[in-house]
Amino acid sequence: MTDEKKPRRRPRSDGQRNRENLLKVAKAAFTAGEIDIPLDEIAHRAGVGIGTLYRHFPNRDALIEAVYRAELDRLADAAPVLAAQHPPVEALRAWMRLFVDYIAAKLVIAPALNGLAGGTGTLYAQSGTVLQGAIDGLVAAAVASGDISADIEPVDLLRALAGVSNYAAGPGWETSAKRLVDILIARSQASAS
Amino acid sequence: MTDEKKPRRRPRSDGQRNRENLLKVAKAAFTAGEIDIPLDEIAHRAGVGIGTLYRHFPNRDALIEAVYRAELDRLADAAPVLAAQHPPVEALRAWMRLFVDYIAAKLVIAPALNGLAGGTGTLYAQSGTVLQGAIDGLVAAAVASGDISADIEPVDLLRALAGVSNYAAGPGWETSAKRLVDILIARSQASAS
DNA sequence: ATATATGCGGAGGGTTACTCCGTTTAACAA
DNA sequence: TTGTTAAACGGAGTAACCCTCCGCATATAT
Repeated sequence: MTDEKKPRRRPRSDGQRNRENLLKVAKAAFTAGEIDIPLDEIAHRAGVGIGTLYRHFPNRDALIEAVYRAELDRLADAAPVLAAQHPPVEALRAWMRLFVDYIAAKLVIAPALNGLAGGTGTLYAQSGTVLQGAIDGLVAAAVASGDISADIEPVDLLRALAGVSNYAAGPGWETSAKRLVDILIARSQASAS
Repeated sequence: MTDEKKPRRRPRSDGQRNRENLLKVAKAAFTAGEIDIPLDEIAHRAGVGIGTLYRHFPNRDALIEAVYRAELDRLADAAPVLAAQHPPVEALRAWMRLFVDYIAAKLVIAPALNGLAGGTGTLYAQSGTVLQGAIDGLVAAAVASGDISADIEPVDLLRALAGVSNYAAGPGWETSAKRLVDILIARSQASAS
């Protein structure tokens, strides 16, 4: 039953171009706060028909998710780079702050997420995986170096951060978020002594 | 220019009854996960016409917000009660856990919030105020009693909690959330010594 | 050059949010 | 009680939107 589809042909170049274009337009729109933008409009701005949009992304949520995932991947990719440039604890702190910065720059994440209606479960599950991989590595390194203790789940850090970012309404939210980073890390260091 | 509207008449009883009925039905639906339920259906279940729904709540978001606000008020009201029943730090811990429980019981909050599309700003701003009042009192009492230090902003606690709850996807989220409560409080106590 | 799988466009069906206005009814005065 | 009136009601109608379907176009491979 392991029938692997051997695609006979190379994917068509125009298809990929259109797909990327749609993602770019959608990201721009979401970032600009136009979360309720009609899909027809996105298709139009990307210079394609509505049918094309729907072939690439079967529904609205799929499009949002795709944009979101692309950003997440960029964020996850930064982890190994930081790990190579800084000592463990500092790499961890830097990455968490980067996370905050991403949202500060309105890079899609939070607003788009709020737009998702129902089945967020799947989305979170997947995206959680990729981000968790990133932070797990950073935390593991910091624990190995003896700088922080292992009694805090890396996921907790993520969750807290993600949450703070969602409530990015108040004026001092950014300061608040970074302070939270310090608090959580400080706590881990304290109990490592 | 301070023309106070002196309402000539007492508000009509059927109006208030219908309004409360709509809220009740909407809350039940949202809690049951029917976030995308058509407004016509809500009106029907409440035994009123669609026009009536729209007079009480000018649009979908207004209805969601109203349900949400009602729950928040209940949560805020619990703070003084807890403060009277427990010593300061325990009251604080208890209230934060209650917060988590509310979401665990799917009491509207998180799912409905995710459904809100655009201008969440105003909503958060207002709701932040009422919850902030609640937690401020609890923290102030704990600081006054010398049990925790004042170097942590009460708002941070709220933000972190709210965030964790939004990511209520993974299996152990509830444990995770309550662990976060302990971590935050422990950290505050440590620096109070 | 030919064949064909892959991708494209956009009209159209079905659903939903919201408006408008003629009708009903609760509150108050006589 | 009865009459008056402002407040509230109901639901048909409108506009906008999501998504499907299918005949046409084009990139890839031979």
